[in-house]
Amino acid sequence: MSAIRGARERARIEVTAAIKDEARRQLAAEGAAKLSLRAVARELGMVSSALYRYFPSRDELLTALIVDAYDSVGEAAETAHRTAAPDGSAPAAHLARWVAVACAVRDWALAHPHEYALIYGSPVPGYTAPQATIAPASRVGLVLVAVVEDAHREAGLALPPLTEELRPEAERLAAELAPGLPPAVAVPIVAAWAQLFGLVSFEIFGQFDRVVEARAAFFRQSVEELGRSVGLLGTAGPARQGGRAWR
Amino acid sequence: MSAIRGARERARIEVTAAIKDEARRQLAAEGAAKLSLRAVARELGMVSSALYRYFPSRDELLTALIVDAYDSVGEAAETAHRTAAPDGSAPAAHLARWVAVACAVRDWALAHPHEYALIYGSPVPGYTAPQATIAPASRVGLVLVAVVEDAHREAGLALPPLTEELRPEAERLAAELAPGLPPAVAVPIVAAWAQLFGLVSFEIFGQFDRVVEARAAFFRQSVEELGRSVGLLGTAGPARQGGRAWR
DNA sequence: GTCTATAACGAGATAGAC
DNA sequence: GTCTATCTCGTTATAGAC
Repeated sequence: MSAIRGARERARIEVTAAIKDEARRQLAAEGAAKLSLRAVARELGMVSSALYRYFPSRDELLTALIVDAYDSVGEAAETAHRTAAPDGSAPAAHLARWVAVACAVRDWALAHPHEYALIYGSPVPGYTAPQATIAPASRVGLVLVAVVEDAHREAGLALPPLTEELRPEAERLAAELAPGLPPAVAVPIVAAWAQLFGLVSFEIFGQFDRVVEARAAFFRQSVEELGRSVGLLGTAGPARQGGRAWR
Repeated sequence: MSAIRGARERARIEVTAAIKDEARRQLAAEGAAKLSLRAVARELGMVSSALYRYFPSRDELLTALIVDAYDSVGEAAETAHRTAAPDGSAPAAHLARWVAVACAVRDWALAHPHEYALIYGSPVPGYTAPQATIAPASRVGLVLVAVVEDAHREAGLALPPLTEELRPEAERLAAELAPGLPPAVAVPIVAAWAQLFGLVSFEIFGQFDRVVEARAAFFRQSVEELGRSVGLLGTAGPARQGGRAWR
């Protein structure tokens, strides 16, 4: 009996995966707005009503794809964080980890442009993201925070100035997402998070066509500077004339 | 006779504008992927084939909307550039202009979120932008370059270091889009351009929901820092402890 | 010449009866 | 699950009004 249920569950998992794979293929071809349960079913040789046993609505299928995409890029970032500069606590090691995480995000985006567009592009009309997407959506940001936290603990940070105007926001942000960090870096971290995806989006969405050519080097250099903007110290790249001083 | 032609042309302009207005309404409701010539015609009380007198295809209508959007945000940026700190040549005036241009872009995006998504969000599936969109698409970037050029001439720049790896790219970029500027700032300017839209996109596309609350102040502070990353000097905001030194 | 209306095509989605 | 009748879509050809 339990073997039967095991087989059933295995089949269910397989079919669910096949549905999501086909949906991802349609995402690439037609875009999220035109994702259609019927077309997915047709392509799989199923009948549309059968899909509703796996996903109760088109929006639920969309949500599953979105959560998968966030988890996928989040895992890429986490792996890069774990792998890069495995046992260095010098300032340069932390900056190298920051750059490695950013490059992992970019590499994932280049490898999965349509899933990237699904989560970081225009919202899908008529779809509102449920609570279930919030946690996966914050994974990359949490990795960035972790890099800065480690650096703060092991190598120190160059604290950016904090204006009085933003102090309440900075203290709230720091308390919520990085209790171990000084409030002064909270705003720059969130800004760097958005700016990192600005760089990736412009490349993925074609704004760099006919503008930037040496894209990998351009990205690497830009995110290294971004790392310095959150207070990371050190020189990860080749031959810099010096660090940046804020105070 | 010329009066007749004048009347005809006026009518043509009016109908063209009505078509684009209705198309923009549908953009907001259904998204660019589902923009339908027939629905536009129906809503206007016309027959679909009549639209082809004004736009030879659905893609041409999309192109017109895209060009309009780029021109609209570009004009907002240019106006802010012309208006902000009208006769100051001190470092702070240039930084103030930079911030004003960025805020104008953000304000435009908040006022026209769907047009923003059309040009800076996910590409429309099956649509490839023609050459005609290139010039309007670069207007905002050219304003940012102009701000830095003025600052370079009138107040000087804090030149960021230029790695050997990126020197060819920087020299090519500088030659193409800012012949008056030192190559060292070319890469940071392009990066700041992308990062500026990263900040705006995250706000418009909802990534800041439940994260950033004081959004105007957050944006202002972040783009001021972005201005410093391209070498602008001075302190535009209130009470900063000091400038940033690169060398 | 400029415009609109009618009709049609092939492709695809959709709803409902069976 | 299947089939069918009825929608929508972009696009074109054609005919007629101004």
